[in-house]
Amino acid sequence: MDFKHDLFAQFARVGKALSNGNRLELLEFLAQGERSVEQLSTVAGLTVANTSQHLQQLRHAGMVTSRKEGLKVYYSISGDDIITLLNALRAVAERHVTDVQHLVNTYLTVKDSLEPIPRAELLERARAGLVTVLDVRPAEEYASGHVIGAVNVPLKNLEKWIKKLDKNQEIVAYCRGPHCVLAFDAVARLREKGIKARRMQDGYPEWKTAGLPVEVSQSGT
Amino acid sequence: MDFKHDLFAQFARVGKALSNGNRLELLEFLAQGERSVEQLSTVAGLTVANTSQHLQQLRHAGMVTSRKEGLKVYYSISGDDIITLLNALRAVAERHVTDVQHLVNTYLTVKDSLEPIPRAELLERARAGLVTVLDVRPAEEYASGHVIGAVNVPLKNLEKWIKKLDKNQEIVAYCRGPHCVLAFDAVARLREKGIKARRMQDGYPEWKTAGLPVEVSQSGT
DNA sequence: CTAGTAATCAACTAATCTATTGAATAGTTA
DNA sequence: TAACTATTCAATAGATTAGTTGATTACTAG
Repeated sequence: MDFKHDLFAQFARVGKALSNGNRLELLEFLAQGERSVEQLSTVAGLTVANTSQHLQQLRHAGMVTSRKEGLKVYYSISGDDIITLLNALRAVAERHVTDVQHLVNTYLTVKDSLEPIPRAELLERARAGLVTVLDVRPAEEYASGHVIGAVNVPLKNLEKWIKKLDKNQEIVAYCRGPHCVLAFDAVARLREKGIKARRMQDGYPEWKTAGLPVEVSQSGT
Repeated sequence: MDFKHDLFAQFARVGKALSNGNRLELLEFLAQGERSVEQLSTVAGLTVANTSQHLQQLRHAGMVTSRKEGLKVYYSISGDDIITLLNALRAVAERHVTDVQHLVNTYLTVKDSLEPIPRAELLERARAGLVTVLDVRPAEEYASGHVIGAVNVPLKNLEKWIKKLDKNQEIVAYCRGPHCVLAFDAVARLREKGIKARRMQDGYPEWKTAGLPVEVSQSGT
């Protein structure tokens, strides 16, 4: 039964693509949308050459596609099934790898008070004008796609923004995904100032994948 | 942002567990239920020591648990989320790794005529007595759990069984999972004899995970 | 045509992973 | 207690992988 052996070896190619932390980080970032090699290298903190090599491995595993435009090469996730796979991986890691639980609990602070608000609920409440949706990712990421009606305030501009905010307005913050720390940070800071703030469940990629309404624009801070 | 780095490194531990074909094979087999190290080693065609080591890696990644009973150690999948993860991995590999498509097409023959029958549909038709459900896995695997009402005929007994079969009875065969070749084989042979036969969608682990009715018994061929 | 930029390639070292071997451990049976 | 079995452990050689460096390619702009 050599067929069986070959088949599992092929499945393992996809597994191998997931076996490196840097590649997972690149994938998570790509899950938000198309990115150039340079962008990816700075976010992940890798050299350009190294990033390029990782991206090629991901491409060979069929997980990303690339497109050349002028000097730049843009990579993107090759399908929604990749996001499903990443979520399944995350779920397993969270449930079973005790170190992950430890990390999440240690760094992401006061867990219970930061319970995320489900996507469906948020959409309703935002439509009713009950909450302001806050996108704390950098401006470029916001521009390339965000939750409908969301306001973009990158973390470094948060303090300034808080000042001119109606203290009674409830805020729901989101960023790149369930483990992106930006939204946690923002919520913590807003709460310090006495503002009612919560995190959105997961992040932009999941919102988009769930088929909920998004916008693409250039509007900044 | 060292937290981010650590977190992805932890996720990669799960990815690493999936990065080897032999481990994936062990997992697929474990998805059917509890197995001893020896059983696993023979199915995967590995030495006992090597199997033991792979299993320990899977345990460190939190994907399997073990239980000692007398001389034997029994391993099992640590949760349904592992099956979800395996399915997501398979889906990605099938969709994006062209070699997998090639292998499946080459070995699993006459693709279109072997379209699988969905689980829900099968359950209905089996209940109505319209089809006979055929479990072509070895007797021990059948004994440790099978689709309700299924008849166990290991592949080697198939020819004998065909002889005493009503040619008008429709057969639906299943085995270990979507890529288990046993069911393909059985369907091909049944069709040769002019019997209406199809494969069930996926295999026993998926049936069980879907919450559909199962039986545990000793009844054999 | 030249200079400059984004990405890839090629070569290399250090680190990690795989499978094998033989010994050690834990539990059973006589 | 001694012999036996199932599993694990420890050491090892060979293969694979990760990241660095410097050169090369493909393209743009002057």
